[in-house]
This record gives sequence, C-alpha cells and structure tokens, in this order.
Amino acid sequence: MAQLLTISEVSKRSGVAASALRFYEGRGLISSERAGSGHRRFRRPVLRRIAFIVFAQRIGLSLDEIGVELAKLPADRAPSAKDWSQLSSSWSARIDERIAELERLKAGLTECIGCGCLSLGRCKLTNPDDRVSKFGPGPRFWVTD
Amino acid sequence: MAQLLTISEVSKRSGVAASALRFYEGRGLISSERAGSGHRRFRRPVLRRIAFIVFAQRIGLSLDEIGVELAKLPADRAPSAKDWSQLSSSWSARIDERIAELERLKAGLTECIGCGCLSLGRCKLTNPDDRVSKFGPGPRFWVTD
DNA sequence: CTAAAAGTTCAAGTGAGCTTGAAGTCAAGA
DNA sequence: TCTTGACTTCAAGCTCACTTGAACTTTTAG
Repeated sequence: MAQLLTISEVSKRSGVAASALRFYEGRGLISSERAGSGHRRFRRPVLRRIAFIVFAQRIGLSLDEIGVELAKLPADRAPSAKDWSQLSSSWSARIDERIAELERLKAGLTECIGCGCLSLGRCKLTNPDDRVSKFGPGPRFWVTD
Repeated sequence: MAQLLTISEVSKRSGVAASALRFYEGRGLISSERAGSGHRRFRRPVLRRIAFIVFAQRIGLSLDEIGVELAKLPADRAPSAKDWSQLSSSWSARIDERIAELERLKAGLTECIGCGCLSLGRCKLTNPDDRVSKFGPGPRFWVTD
C-alpha cells in the first residue's frame, strides 16, 4: 500500500465512515493533503489520530474537547509515542473519575432509590462540578427535604 | 407543603427544568393530575420516578430505554421500595460492564495509542455488540494491518 | 473507450433531548 | 382591581455528531 491513503482506505482501516472523516477534517481534528485531482490523501499518522478521537469519544469527550487535546501535539513534527502517552496519561485520571461516579451511581441505585431516602445529605450522587460526568443532560444535583 | 406539587416545586426539588418535566410527561415517563385550572399537580412519588430517570440517564440509558424500565413498575399501586430495587438491581450489571469498558479504554490508551500497536489482535477495545458502551457515536471496532 | 466506482463540495436532514418563543390563562399579593 | 408571576399549549429552534442527497469530476477495470 502507498504512503498516502485515500479516504476509503482510511475509513476501512479506522472503522470510521468517510463522511465522518470529512467532518473531522472540517472541524480541524485531522488533516490531509490533496492529490492533483483534489482528492484527499492522508498520511499514515492520521490513523493514530483517529484512534485517539475514537478512544476519547468513548471516554465521553466532545469533539471540541478532543480538538483541544489534539492541539497539544507538536505541529512541526510527527508525534512520538511519548507525545501520545503524555496526552493520554491525563485521561487515566478522568476515566478513574468517571468510574468513581459510576460506582456512586451504583450505590445510589440501591441506597437512594431503593430505600427511599433521596436526601442530599445521604445521597452520594452530589458532585455538581464533575465535568467528566457530563454524559448526557440531566440535572447536576438532586434535592429533597 | 401540600400533597400535590406544582411543576415549579417539582422542578426545584428534582433539579430538572420544568420544560424537561413537561417533555417527560409528553413521553409518558411521568404523569400528573390537573387542577381545575389546567395546571399540573404532581403526586409526591413522581419525585422518585424522576430520580430514577436522572440516575438512569447518567448510567447511559436513553429515554426510550428508561420508559421500558419504568413500565415494569406496577400501574395499580404506588411502587414499593422492593419494586424500585428490583428495577435497579439489574442495572448494577450494566454499570459493571460500563466500568469494565472504561478500564479497557484506560488500558488501551497507554497500551494501544501510547505504544503504537493499534492492532486488532492486541487491542482490548474490540467489543462490538456492547450495548451499554453506546456512549455517543463512533466506530464499534478498530482495524489496522 | 466506456461504464462504474470513488472522489469532490455544499446544503440540508436526522435523532436525541431538551429549550425557547408566542399567545394566551390563572393565581397571589398590594 | 391591578399587576406580576406562574402556568398552559404548540410549534419551532438548538446542540451534537454525523449522514444523506444533489450535482459534478476523477479514477479504474474491462
């Protein structure tokens, strides 16, 4: 296979639809060169970048947040393994926070809903400023008397 | 406070916007009686129902899925603590699955992106049919050579 | 050489989960 | 009584993350 990949090659290798790749490029998350015809030509490192996007989404980051992370990579040279691991190391903490929230939720399911307390004092759900926990809408707190 | 709650009372106690409460009622997730004026009057147990909705959303269920769960509650009587805990008990497993996925992701971050393998064989990310993991879009697999 | 497959742009559509606005009614306090 | 403020419905709008369609060009296989 050639050095430069077509959009369908990248799509097949990444599992990301070509339309999504164009969308990501429009958002500045990935970039491509162009063949004389105007067709996109992706360099191989884009695959790692896409992998990162996919991972990050599943962790729960928005594309905007992902863009901020990707902007930390060096622009002048191909990112090294070290660059990537620096980016991702800060995420372990975020994942851990999300896991902790899920465990609070799990406890809350039985302790709060199951038993009927639903009180702010006893409920472990209160964590208003937890940015990582922003999985979907819904209130940030729960109040009863 | 009265037995029956106005929409703004419910909103304040639940942390859920009045517009969202109307929306939930439209979707059949909660219900209300009406005052002679046409204004909504909520019975207190609606608070627990809303709590359940909020929990479920943060776990990652869609409103449709939540509706299915709520439909399992007895229609003829106020749900007991037992009814609620039966509903929520099945969710512990779902939460555990999600936690497991997050831990796979965490491992993947350093092992796959950090090191550069990105291979399907070695990558722990492959879990195509994991319904709980459907947090946002993105591909269900990752393929490289 | 030709037909089909693959690529392009740009605008509009989708679905989830709400929010906002318009236009009007009802309730509570001075 | 008057005037806020809370409430109603209904339709339209919004954000996110894409997808789809139209109209067109380029590449590739036979």
